[in-house]
Amino acid sequence: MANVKNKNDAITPRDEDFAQWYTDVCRKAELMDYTSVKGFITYLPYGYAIWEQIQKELDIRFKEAGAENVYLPMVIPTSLFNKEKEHIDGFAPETLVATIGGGEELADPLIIRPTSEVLFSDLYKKLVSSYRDLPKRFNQWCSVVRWEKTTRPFLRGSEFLWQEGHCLFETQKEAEENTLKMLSIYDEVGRDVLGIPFVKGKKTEHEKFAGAVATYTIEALMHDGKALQAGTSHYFGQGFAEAFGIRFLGRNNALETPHQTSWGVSTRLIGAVIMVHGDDNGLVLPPKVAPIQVIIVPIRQEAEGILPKCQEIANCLKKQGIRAKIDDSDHTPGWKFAQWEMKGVPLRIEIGPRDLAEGHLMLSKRYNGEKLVLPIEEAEASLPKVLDAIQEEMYQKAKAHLERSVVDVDSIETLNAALEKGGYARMAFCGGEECELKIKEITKGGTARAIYKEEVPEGTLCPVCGKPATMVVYFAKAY
RNA sequence: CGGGACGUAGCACAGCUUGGUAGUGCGCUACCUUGGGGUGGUAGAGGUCUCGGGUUCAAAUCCCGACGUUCCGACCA
Repeated sequence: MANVKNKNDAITPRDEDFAQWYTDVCRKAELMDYTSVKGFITYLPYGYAIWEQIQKELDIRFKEAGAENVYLPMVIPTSLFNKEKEHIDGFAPETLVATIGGGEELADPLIIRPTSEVLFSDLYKKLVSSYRDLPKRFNQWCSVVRWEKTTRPFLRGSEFLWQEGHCLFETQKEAEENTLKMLSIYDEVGRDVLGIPFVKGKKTEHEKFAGAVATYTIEALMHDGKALQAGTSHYFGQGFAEAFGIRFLGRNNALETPHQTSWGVSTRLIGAVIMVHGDDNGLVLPPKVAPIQVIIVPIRQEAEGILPKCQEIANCLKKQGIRAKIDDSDHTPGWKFAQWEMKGVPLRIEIGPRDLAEGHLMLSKRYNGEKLVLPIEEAEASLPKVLDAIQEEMYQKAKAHLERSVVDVDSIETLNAALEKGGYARMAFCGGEECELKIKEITKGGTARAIYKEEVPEGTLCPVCGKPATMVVYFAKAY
């Protein structure tokens, strides 16, 4: 494997080569491994465990919002897929298609789902016939396949794990509310679980989802100043419903067409966590997503009373629902420190003979290296609070980084200079696709990430075409 | 899809120019030693040199092709 260093070598410094640093962390924190098919990765236990935490936190909130989990097939007949024109045009170039089954060529080749709008539409057509059947709020945890040309672990894969929620409503108002509600859940999970602040807003015409009326997004800021689309929520209007013939008898006994939404986040969130919080010593996980929240490292573990004390502390943490682990392997303490730092465990406890004699524990916070001395009798009450504090501090740190990066600009030159530096630049423009493309060309990759607001001061002109500006948009270079 | 780099033990690499018995470091196994920031030592196990063709008495090494990884760009909700 080219460019992947020995597990015991230091990883590439983050500010020296961010892309290489990212790859090093993915490999050395044992989150994933490559496989023999391009763009398809193995999610190793530690990486998958992070995904399970994310799933758990999202799933609870989805269900509170009325969603029910379902599972639909992973293949879509080509004939069905072709029903919504904009949608096919968006996805056709990146589909993987099965053409042979049981040795026989298939009359209607099967598309491995790149997303399941058409399957859900086809299902809803069967399930919905009255306003009494609405709303429908289905969610599916699955993987999807998109034949990507450039792939990177977690950020863009040929196959990735995600959830896709697909809802159907009687009215436009309900559907639009649902679109924003799900976006707010993503935002909340970012804040409370991932420790990631987002720039939120509607996508421009050019950036919105194939087949959507409106797409809303949460955009994170990576440490290197590039943006990452972390989740989207779409309002589809009645487009899919019309294309697939979903209709219901309304309250007034007239046939009506429902309004549809969809929303999704993927294992890309793992990539976001790595790139927002990670540092030169490896991964840094916020407590809420960490598979191991507290690692207990015994010092001179063969000495009398050390391991029993570790066990006692671990049990007391587990009782409180904290994911704690004792590393009683026969590596040296120094090795263990480096190892668990690489894996991003948010809090380390050291217990040695000296500590026992003096009645305290040594704590070390992963995200800033801060060391604390804690009297043993306070451990039970204090440790959960320390974890909560770490969660909050990590969010605040990332939020400060995001807020510092946002600048307001009003010309191509100032936009270019801002994007060159990294971060988000807010600029008023006309909202036209042509101007957006020009901006991308001039700034070498700057794209409209999200609309900040759809009103501008009287007389503001688009810096590209000179026509009246209609919106203020967050621009950034993105992954 | 275009350009660059790379593919040899679990991992990182040397060997290739000038073809001739498969090497180093880390990791792994056993034992000793050490232990509050990747201890030190001794002995071991581990390889169809990515794959497919070709040249040759002989290919990790030379030639052609495929695949994969990686970086940059284009493309991408």
